Amino acid sequence: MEQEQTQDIGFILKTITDRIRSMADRSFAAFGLTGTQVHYLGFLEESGGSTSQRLLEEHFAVSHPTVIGIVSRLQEKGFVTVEIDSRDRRNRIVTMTQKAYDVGVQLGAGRREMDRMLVRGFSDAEREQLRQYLCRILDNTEEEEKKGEACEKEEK
Amino acid sequence: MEQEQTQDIGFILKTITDRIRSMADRSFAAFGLTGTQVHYLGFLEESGGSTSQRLLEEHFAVSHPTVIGIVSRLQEKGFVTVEIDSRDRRNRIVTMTQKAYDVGVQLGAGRREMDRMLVRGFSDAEREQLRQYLCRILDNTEEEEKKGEACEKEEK
DNA sequence: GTCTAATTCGTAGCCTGCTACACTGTAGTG
DNA sequence: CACTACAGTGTAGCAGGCTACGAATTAGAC
Repeated sequence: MEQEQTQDIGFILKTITDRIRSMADRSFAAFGLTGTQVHYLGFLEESGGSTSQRLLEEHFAVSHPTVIGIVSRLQEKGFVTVEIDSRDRRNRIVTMTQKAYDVGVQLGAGRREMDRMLVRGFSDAEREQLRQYLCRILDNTEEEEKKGEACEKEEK
Repeated sequence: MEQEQTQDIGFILKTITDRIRSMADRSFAAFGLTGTQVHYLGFLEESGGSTSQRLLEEHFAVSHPTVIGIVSRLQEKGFVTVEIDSRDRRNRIVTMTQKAYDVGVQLGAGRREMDRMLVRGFSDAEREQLRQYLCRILDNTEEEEKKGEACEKEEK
């Protein structure tokens, strides 16, 4: 008998992540924002109110078309402005608007509450151990990624 | 100073899940399949070769339009057939084709290898504890989901 | 200075999630 | 039998992930 795929770590991770996203989306819908958009605003706030699309891409470990999509939706809704960096005209600088600062505190509280909910019932030690396990998995995937890149180079 | 959002459990989970998906997609691209599609074929195989869209929806905990999209792409590529259940004409029965069986073994091996890679370096006890932590998180999100539904009912 | 390479951003098009709405078929109630 | 309720599917349209390709700007090499 094969092991049940329901038991796979990857499957559980995906199920959890999906559920987090849908809960976050519902929770922030009152602000006209998705969970991802709130996350991006949070990073902007931590970065002193503005950053470049390039840094968003790096921080969230996503492709640049993904960043462009999210930023332009935030822009349409008036939470950020985008302008060309005069010192390096390749950069697009994304800046929080007053509207974003006005809701920032509530959004931050919502995000922290969500994260506390996830590990409800965990002791501090357990939460820390879980974090370490997850970081080890992250490292494993990074190693694998590097291997893949190495293979690509060999092909060339 | 606020806690770094990079440390949030939710953020790490999402980063891992994204990376798993992209690695799986690359790994199965040679078969003309995505990681998700391979997962669906795996469930079909475990179900004896055929099941209903309804059960796919339940097993993968996704919405029915999502299932429809994935199944129709599998159908276009010739890995499954879809037909109406004559006993209950509401049901659409999804069935693996010979083409799917032919690659099934390799796909299964690929999926298991991927899951082993994730927990590389984990002892059996650690892997089991991680699974339990993840299940507890899953339970926490389920509870929260129920709360949300309860609120909706109150509003009615 | 010019030509090439690297960086950053944009667009097109795909896959996988979702909600909302509509349709069909079955079941249950009168 | 008719009428309502429910279950399963389908369609439309959006969000967020990706690759591939292209355009613009800067940096570096000659």
